Amino acid sequence: MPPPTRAARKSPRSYHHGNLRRALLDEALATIRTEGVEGVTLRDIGARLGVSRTALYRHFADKRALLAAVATEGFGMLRQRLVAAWEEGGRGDAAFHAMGVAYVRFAVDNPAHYRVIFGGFVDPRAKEPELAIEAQGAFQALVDAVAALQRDGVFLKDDPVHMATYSWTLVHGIAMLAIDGQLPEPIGVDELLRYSFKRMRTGILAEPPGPRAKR
Amino acid sequence: MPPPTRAARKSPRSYHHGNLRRALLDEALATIRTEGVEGVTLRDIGARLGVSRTALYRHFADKRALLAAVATEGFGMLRQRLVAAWEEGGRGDAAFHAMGVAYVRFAVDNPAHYRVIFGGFVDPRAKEPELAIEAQGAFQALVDAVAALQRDGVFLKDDPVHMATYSWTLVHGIAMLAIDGQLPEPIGVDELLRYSFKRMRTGILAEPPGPRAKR
DNA sequence: AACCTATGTTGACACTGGCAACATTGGGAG
DNA sequence: CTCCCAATGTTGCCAGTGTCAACATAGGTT
Repeated sequence: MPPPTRAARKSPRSYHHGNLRRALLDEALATIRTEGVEGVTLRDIGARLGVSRTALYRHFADKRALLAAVATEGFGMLRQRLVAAWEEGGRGDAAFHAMGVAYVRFAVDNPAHYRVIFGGFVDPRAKEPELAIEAQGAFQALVDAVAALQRDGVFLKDDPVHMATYSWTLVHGIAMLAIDGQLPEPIGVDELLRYSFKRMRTGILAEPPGPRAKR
Repeated sequence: MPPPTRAARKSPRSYHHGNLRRALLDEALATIRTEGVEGVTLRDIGARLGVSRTALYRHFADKRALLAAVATEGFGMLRQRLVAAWEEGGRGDAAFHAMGVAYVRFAVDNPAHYRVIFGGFVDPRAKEPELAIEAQGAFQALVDAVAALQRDGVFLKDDPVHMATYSWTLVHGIAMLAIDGQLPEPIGVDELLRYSFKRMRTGILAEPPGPRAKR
């Protein structure tokens, strides 16, 4: 029995691989991490696994489907980290901030992977149901946190989906601009995150509206 | 003299084109609009202009440089629309909202072009000085608006660059998720924009902080 | 033991970006 | 006015890519 670690590479004598789909996903992700998306080549990935260039087609419809699967796994990792940050952070106000930090950190630590997820390589509206499900799961983690904070009277009792979407777009924007290197020179990611959360909480207006009305 | 419109396509008898660089940019952008970035092919673009496949290399170092130039022009258009929204909107609170709407509308109306700008096809930190300049220009439009509103006592007197960056990330996030089709089902872009601006102004906390203190 | 389906391989094709060598200009120096 | 040269456009060619069709092999089921 081969050791459980390093089980990805095919043992030289066996014709069948055993778990090629898994190995392909891992190898694709590794390549994405080191070379970027455009470095992903079906031939290279096959070669690295000791397998022919078209073996992949027994497990994925085409290259796009492989990338879609990588993106799907990315959403899973993201959800995992968000939930961990929320729970380990104590499910309170600070934990919400921790979720934001965890989100941006995931993107900044895995820029190419993040780009596969959100770079338009795959369309959740298209026939990729698993991707849509995983995306929904990650988003739900955020909605749950917002709803909890609303219940506890920390956040105002808005529609939680709207509020979660609002904060999602914020961290997503920060992550994207950071990855692209489009943030204004002197501002770092951590600093921007701190500032943004402060402003998100209390707003940007000079005069807070008087007795809190409907609007 | 050929009519000024439709002057892009080369007149069949002339060996030299006259303004091939301009025509290449226009044709590339048109292709990006209709087919997406991955539909951009040097051969096709050349053919459509009645020019050979490698003529482009006299005007751009390679394909990436062409896309970078397209991105640079995109930043220019963006700045133009932001400034227009700000000025036509009356340079006040409402005009700031109009800028946000204009920003997202540009992205949603030209998703592929927007993706060329922000999809990591080009790195402003790399040796693309014109791109960095145009990007800076578009961002400056936002900073100016924020600074003006701070001067007028509408926004609190923070560092304008931080505040501008904050709002930039917000609209950028909305635009990106909208383009990707990642917004939660029932929420439309316009609705999300309205909601987000409301929250950005007054914050998401249930209890506004008492007498406005340092923090 | 026979076989059938899932899995992996080989050969071929059209298409891509890019280089090197060549062709054709038009405008400026004499 | 002439000559020539730098700028611009072209052709031939190459390695590399994703994908399909036809073939090969193996492992489990009957």
